[in-house]
Amino acid sequence: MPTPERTNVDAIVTAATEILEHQGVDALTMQAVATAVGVRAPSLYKRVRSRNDVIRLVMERIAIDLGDALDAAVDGIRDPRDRALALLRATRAFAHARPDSYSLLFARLPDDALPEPAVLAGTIAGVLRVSTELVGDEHALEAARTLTAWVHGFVSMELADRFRMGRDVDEAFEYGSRRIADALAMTAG
Amino acid sequence: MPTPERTNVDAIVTAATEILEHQGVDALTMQAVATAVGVRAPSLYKRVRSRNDVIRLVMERIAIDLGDALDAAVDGIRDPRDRALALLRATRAFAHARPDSYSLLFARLPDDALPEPAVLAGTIAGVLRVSTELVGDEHALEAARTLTAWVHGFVSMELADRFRMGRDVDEAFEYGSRRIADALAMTAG
DNA sequence: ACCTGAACACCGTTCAAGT
DNA sequence: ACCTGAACACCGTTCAAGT
Repeated sequence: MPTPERTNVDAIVTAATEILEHQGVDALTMQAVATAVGVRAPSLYKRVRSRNDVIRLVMERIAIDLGDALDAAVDGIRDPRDRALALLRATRAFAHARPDSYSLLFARLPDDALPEPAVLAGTIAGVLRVSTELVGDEHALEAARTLTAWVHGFVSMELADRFRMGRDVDEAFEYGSRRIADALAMTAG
Repeated sequence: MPTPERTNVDAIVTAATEILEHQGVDALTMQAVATAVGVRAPSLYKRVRSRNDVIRLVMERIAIDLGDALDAAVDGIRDPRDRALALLRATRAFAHARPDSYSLLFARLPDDALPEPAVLAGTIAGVLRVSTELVGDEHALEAARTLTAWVHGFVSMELADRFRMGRDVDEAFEYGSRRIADALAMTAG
């Protein structure tokens, strides 16, 4: 006689995301997830292939959340330079609010822990759009990469607390962001 | 009667660095290091406090290597803008040559796995020097952070293979690097 | 059809016992 | 003084056995 399902993939991903954000990626074990959803660890393998599979599903959810945050950040702003700055600030705000999630999004992981490329493409669609407005079609991709690399580099150094930042970190971020946005905007003409 | 020492900290760090670079950070286990230096895992604890301690020592060695590579890269170049570009390219070359070492240098790690701040300060001393030449004293720190964040962001996205880069990655790097160096140089006047 | 305990092959780390 | 086997508390994962 079939026993009723006591959990499902959605509950697993939700529990895993919460563990990641409250206790860090090392605490994201199959046993911790199992306990959170009310089963034993082996039962999880009826829903997911492996721990890397859980990480993949969590990453996809985070990527969508970041994409939504970026879209919301530029909504209502007209000037392309201001829209670019809004993207940069929103990325940094997301990283501060959910540091472990943000870090996972850019961590070096085995292939079977990586999301569908389409999901990640959706996340940066907005960045590519704003980059096109800023520098035109020809160099839109390079500009998008410049913006993304800059903000990711800054934020990841902040999160890792490496090369200790002084006190005026916000100012350093604005300084670099404005300079980069200006440099890109100038190439449009 | 005292038994002779069969290993030492230096051999441990060398073995650990080689495992890191050939097999990745997950393969850097106490057992693997112990086997490589010819003892059993528990013996390592006579030389190091913990696995995090091994990681800290490995990171310090990597940080010094990167600092040396950066110093060598600007040697003989006069123009501050060219010196800045040389630093950026040398950082990227180091990351390509030793991807697992480079990634470790910027990974989020527990405090007891982090090097002495002085070691990391030494690594970026050259960047700060070039930044001062480029933008003057007042904004040298912000400029150094801009350069460092840009190159680290670009390289870490390359290494993580996230947001798949197209084929002209080299061109995108040069595009962004030149634009950023120019933008910084302009603020000097 | 789903869930579980037991098991396997690993981890990092501690410690009493050996030399 | 150093090294080791054994042990402890964990991992991820598999699988036969239960319902």
